[in-house]
Amino acid sequence: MDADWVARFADEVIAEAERRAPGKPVVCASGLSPSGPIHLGNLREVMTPHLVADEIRRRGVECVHILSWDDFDRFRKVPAGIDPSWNEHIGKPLTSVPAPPGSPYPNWAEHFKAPMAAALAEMGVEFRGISQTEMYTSGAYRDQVLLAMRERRTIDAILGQYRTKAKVKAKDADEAAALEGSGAAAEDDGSGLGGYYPYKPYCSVCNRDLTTVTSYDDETTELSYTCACGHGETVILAEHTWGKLVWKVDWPMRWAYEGVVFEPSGVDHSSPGSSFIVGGQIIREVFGADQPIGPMYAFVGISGMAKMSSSKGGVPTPADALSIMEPSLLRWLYARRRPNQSFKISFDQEIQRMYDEWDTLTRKVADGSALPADQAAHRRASGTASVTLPVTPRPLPYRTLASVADITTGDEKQTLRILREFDPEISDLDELRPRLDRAQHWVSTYVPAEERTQVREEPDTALLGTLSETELASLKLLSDGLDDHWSLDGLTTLVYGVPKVQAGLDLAAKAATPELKAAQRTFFALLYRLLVGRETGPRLPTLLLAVGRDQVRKLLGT
RNA sequence: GCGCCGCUAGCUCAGUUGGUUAGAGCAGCUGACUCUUAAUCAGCGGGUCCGGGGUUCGAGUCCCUGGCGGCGCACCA
Repeated sequence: MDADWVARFADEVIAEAERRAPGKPVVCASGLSPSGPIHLGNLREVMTPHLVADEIRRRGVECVHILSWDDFDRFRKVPAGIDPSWNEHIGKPLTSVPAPPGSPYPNWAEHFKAPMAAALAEMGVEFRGISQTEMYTSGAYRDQVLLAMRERRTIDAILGQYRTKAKVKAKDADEAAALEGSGAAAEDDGSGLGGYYPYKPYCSVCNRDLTTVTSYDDETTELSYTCACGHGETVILAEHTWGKLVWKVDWPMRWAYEGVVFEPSGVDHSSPGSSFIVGGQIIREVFGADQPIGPMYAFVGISGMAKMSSSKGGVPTPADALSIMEPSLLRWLYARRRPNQSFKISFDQEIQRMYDEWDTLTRKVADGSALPADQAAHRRASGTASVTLPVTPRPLPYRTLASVADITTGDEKQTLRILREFDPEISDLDELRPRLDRAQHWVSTYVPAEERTQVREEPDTALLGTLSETELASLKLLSDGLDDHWSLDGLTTLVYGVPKVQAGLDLAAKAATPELKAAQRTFFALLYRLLVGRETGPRLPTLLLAVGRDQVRKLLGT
């Protein structure tokens, strides 16, 4: 058996599931709030249980991966870039808020769920989506809601154990008040004036959650509330479906309801008083069930798009990552690191190294020389128990594709011609997709303009004017040789040969004295300056092929 | 202050229930190669496992303690 972290969790989860509910499918869970773009950090919330669930399935054990969409949460704030008129929707369920302008989706939640769901599908992540809006409004949680209300004092006591701030406040009231300013703090603080109620109704008039429960009767389930909008009413909770349990109760309720055995959470839940810690106590003492196995996962960082993300007004999403790398590679990034380990997803040059590593690993897996843990990660990245992810038939190195894309700026004919020089057996660019498309997109979208290769339109006459006789002669030699050496290999010989000829050697002479090397380097720099206006650039043979004979001659002034 | 996590090769990390000589990738070095760019191929070197105690026949692994680093910490979600 593989002993990577996924396999170890699978062992543990299977054993625990068998203990809790023998013979029933194992339940792994994720939860996402579609309150805004769902980013690559959130993807870990899904990938971690997905990988474990997949391993469980690979072992022939039935397993479901549920994904709770927290779309019944309140709309909390209007993100930058959205019309301020959306302010009026603050406090409404996310499914009751209109989608951002121009969106084809019916509401705010759907607008952000859709791209995430599409990305997950592309990555081969199978899950059963559960809309919390549907669950609450259909009354599916009725018994649990009534139970929580009946146990409100227990819940309040549990929450009270963690309300450290209140204690501090009581002890050092003066100091705290001074720090906090006017004391708005104690308002909703635990067993205050009206008592504690774990259920919060959305107002039936204004649809917002600015409500306060004022009384509740366990016998009749009559619940009275008032709303900041002025409305107030009494409802029968046993029939009421327009409200939800507060988060810290909602979560353990769902663990119990679905029988969740594995659900990780972000490191922000590791503090005392966090919902995971409190939830563990609530599920035991109120719902009479066990807390899931729940590793804390560390944050996913990104590199190389600080500029991009600020200008786009957001953090990169799985869809963004999939636009520059194939699904397997993205899966690999999440599979190869233990959840408690943070890692970065690169939108900068790093991605080339990442791809090289992946290709090397793929080769090693093929010839059997990969380490067991690396093999496991590769297998988890390449597909699932039921799906094999598409691969690029002819996987040329990403850096090669990127470099060619840089020069050709997407021109298919040129791209094919140049890449054939690398691999003559290429008959069609489709053999290089989808990797080629991802590399092209990376170059055009994430490589900063100043790092792009810009082939000059017109010759640098100023520079040409300052050249020595020898330099001009070298350009002439190159120019004259183009026709006879118009291939990758031929041009390689030619560009290295020109300085040889000038040193009195044969064009194809085997020689590598330090002097000659220096001359070659100088010659290359001159060519780069004339062709792309910089000291360096893509390999010259590649560049010359891409630029074309006529343009080369034009830029060299020959 | 409280809590969680981490500290293993120059860098990024593997090292299931304690068990032979602590392993990979990248970087580095050497060599080969039509010989620039983070090219390709072959080979090599490289570690006080953060410090200090303890348990044990045996500790990178378990316990205690100190240090450094990251993150979180009213309420709400």
